[in-house]
This record gives sequence, C-alpha cells and structure tokens, in this order.
Amino acid sequence: MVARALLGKVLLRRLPEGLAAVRITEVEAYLGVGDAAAHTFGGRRTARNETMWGEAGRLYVYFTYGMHHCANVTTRAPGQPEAVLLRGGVVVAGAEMVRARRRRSAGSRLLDGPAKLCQGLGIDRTLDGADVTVPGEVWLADDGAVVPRNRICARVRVGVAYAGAAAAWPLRFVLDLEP
DNA sequence: TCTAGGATCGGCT
DNA sequence: GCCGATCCTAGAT
Repeated sequence: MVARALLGKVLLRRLPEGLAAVRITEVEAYLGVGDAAAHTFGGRRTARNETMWGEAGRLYVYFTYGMHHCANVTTRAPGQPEAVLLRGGVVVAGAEMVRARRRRSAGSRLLDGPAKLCQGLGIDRTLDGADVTVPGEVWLADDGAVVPRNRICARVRVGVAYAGAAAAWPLRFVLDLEP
C-alpha cells in the first residue's frame, strides 16, 4: 500500500527563507469512491477535489473548518481518486523557519496534525496540484532511511466518525520513532 | 442565492 | 478532557 511507503519519506518545501524538510511519521489513506470518509465518495467530482481525479504524485490541498489547510498526495492513475493525507512529521531541516511559522506552539507538538503540517511548511491552496515527484515548490524525497515494518502501527482514522463503517477501517499509519 | 456542516486546533476547566 | 472558533464548500432551493 502506498500509504505505508510514504512513512519515513522526506517532504521538502522551498520557502522564501530557505529549504525545509520534514520526515513523514503519520498518514491516512483515503480510498476514493468507495470510502465514505473521502471527498470523492460515490464519485463526487467538483472543482475542489479535481486534483484527486488527476495524475498520481500530485498535491491535493483543501481548506476546512474555516481556518485550516490539509495536504494529501494522490496515489493512483487518473480516474481513480485515491490519496494519502499527510497527518504529521518531524522536522529534519529548516527547523527555525518551521518554528517561526508555528509560533504559538513548539516542541514535540510542532507538526502533530495535518493542519499544523501545512501551517509550518507554508502550504496552502496555491500549491494544489503541484507535482511532488520532481523538485520544485514542494516535493517528496527518499533519503534511504530504513523503516522497520514492526515500527509501523495501523490505527483507526481520526475525525471521520460520520463515515459509518468506513470510519473503522484501519487506514491510519503511524511511524513509531520512540524507542 | 442560501444554508448546513466539516479529513482541526488551541485555549480553558 | 471538553468546547468554541470561523469561513469555505457543496448541495439544496
């Protein structure tokens, strides 16, 4: 599954102040038209989620709760609107920049939620549709870090209680970095 | 055009 | 641990 493969990868972001890098430690999979928790459930296709329906390896950024952005990476061919929500990570480079953008809270809670990730890296709707497979404004890289399978935990997704049975699917993957 | 609700966060008890 | 903020989006009228 692509969601597991994304754990341990490094998300790079080119900011006016410099380059920031985050190792991804928490993701959630959204399985397209058959997933009641996904924006594309039942084949919904709108201006907002158009990116979901396109090429794999693109950034899908959406706005929610009136104040938060969340970032996904699409994983399938056009016509298969599946994506992985980036829920959290740890800063591996450019920590000063990220902390400056997340002034209110810091420490281990710097990037422990999808909206915080976007805020810390300056990701918003202008980056929707960006190609993350090649270096640019924002992209994904593999620095060769080994991710032991026994450090990956599958959990129930968060914040999708409205989705009925789909809410109980174990599609949230957490990389346990603690000893 | 109108209205309801949300893939959340942070402050307060 | 619980609750309120806040505004965009989508579906209904």
